[in-house]
Amino acid sequence: MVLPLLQDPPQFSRPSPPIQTLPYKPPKNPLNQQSFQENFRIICNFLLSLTRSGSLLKGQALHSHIVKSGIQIIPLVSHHLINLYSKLQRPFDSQFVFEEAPFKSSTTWSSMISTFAQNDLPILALSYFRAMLYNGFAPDEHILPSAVKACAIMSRHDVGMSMHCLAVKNAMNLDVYVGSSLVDMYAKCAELGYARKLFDEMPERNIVSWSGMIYGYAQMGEDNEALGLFKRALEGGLSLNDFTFSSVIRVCGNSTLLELGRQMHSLCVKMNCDSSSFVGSSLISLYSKCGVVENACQVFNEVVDKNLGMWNSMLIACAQHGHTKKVFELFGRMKSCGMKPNFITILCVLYACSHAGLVKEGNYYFGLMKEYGIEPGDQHYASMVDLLGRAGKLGEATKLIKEMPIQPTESVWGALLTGCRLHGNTELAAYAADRILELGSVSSGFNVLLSNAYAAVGRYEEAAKARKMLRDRGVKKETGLSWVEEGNRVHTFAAGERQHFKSKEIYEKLGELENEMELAGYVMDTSQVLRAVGNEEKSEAIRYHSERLAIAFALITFPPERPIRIMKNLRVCSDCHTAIKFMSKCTGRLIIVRDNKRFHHFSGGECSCGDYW
DNA sequence: CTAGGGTTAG
Repeated sequence: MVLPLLQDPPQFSRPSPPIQTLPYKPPKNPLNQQSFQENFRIICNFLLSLTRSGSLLKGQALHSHIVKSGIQIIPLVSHHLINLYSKLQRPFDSQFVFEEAPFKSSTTWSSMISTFAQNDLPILALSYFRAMLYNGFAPDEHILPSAVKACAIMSRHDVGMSMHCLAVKNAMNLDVYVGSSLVDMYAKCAELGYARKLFDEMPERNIVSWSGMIYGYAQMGEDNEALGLFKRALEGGLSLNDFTFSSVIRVCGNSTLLELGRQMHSLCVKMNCDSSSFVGSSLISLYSKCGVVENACQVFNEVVDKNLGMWNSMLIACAQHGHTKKVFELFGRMKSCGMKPNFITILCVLYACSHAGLVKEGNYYFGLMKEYGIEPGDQHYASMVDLLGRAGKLGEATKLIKEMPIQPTESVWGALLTGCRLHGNTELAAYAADRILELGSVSSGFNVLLSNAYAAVGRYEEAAKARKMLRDRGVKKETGLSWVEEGNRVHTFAAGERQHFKSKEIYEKLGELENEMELAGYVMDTSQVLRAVGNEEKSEAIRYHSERLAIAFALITFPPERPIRIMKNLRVCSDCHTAIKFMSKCTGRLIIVRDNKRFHHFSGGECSCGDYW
């Protein structure tokens, strides 16, 4: 059978980096072929222990010792050497061992293919897989999962499917390892239908199969399916592990289900999964997204073995909640812990700078990327342009875009456009809009921005065109919604609605509160209401914005000391922002509002964003 | 003696 691989028949001429020569101490009893044959089990066990402890130097020493003794390596030993280098993330050293091995068993092939798959070299993994077939080795249930994994890395479900065929032909599709790897591959390639079909047909399923399926649903935003499967796995008495929890906690975070998330956290503790930094990262993100940054910090402090994901999620949490100083402090601590930032780390820091208007710091961290060998991507540029644009430095922002070594994307020009709108530079806004149009396709979020930009400079025809694009695509303006979790459910509100069973009390409470606020000095600002309506209507529209309804609901239902956490899908309008400040002052409550970009902590008449948002 | 899952941004 011919596999649709991405490369021609494998070439073994890829240069292997030489094994580092170490100070070679001849052993007291020189190793010869006979003693090697007799003692290979001891050697294997020794290699295994070196692999477990990650001792690169000792492993290399033994390797070069064997090489220098001129002994023919037997497959089992080469297999262990390949594994040693694989675990130490030196796949080309593994390849060297493989190529030098005079005898290759299917185990040797297997470890080589899995080495490439584990070290993110999917094309090499598949080339070797094919070479193995050419060399007359039948694929077995140990090798196939690695080959499938390589397909998953490349997001090639077509290639993966040919592996699936191979499994069926060779009667391996019922094997739980093969099945799980295929489920995972289909899930990663967004082919949930295939994944689920296979999953349902598997005669034997273990936690890996379940986790893969749950991960797939979580990835596609099918939260209910993911949670349902998790529940079934839990009820089925499977021993859930940190892999499962990291996916399912992510689901809670994405839907801001704080109470359910807390229950998941408890389960993690119960099942001893709470020390994993993968679970920790999802927990931090969950608590942060739900507005409980204190709990996020707690998780961060409790997990001892912090990986990069942990640091990044903590940085994001602090940035989202406006703890800018803490972001810089954490970044410094990362360095002293020997943790190397990646592109996400930098994005987090830039995000923090942008939300606090810290241009100098932003420039510093942007420059730092070079030092860490991180190539600035379009998102980094977009972030910088956003920072400069918001701070009113439109000239510098434009200069940065002009000097970009890569093609500026829609998000880069969009950031400039936002800055122009904030600072009333209509000319530059129209220029940026032209550049976005030049890129060809405009994503739906940008049409309104473009239309407004053209209208502002009097180019009405283009403004209308931009709006028409939106209509043609059938995109409706997103309805502003606010929601709040109470008891076992989420209460959602739209502006001016009266569907909620406590509507009467909510509107009464708002009226009452408004009087108190006015006494404290609140004056309604209707200038931001765009629709051409009378003043009376304007104040009606603003008075019952969804976040106000949600807050009023919380005020009449929550116990007095409980912080009020509101989620909103759109930006908070400036009048509501002012109003909520007064609300926090008049009621003495802590009110936390998450809009589509960030968090606002209102307390005692002040907001954590410092009115820069 | 060998094999299959994950986190973090927007």
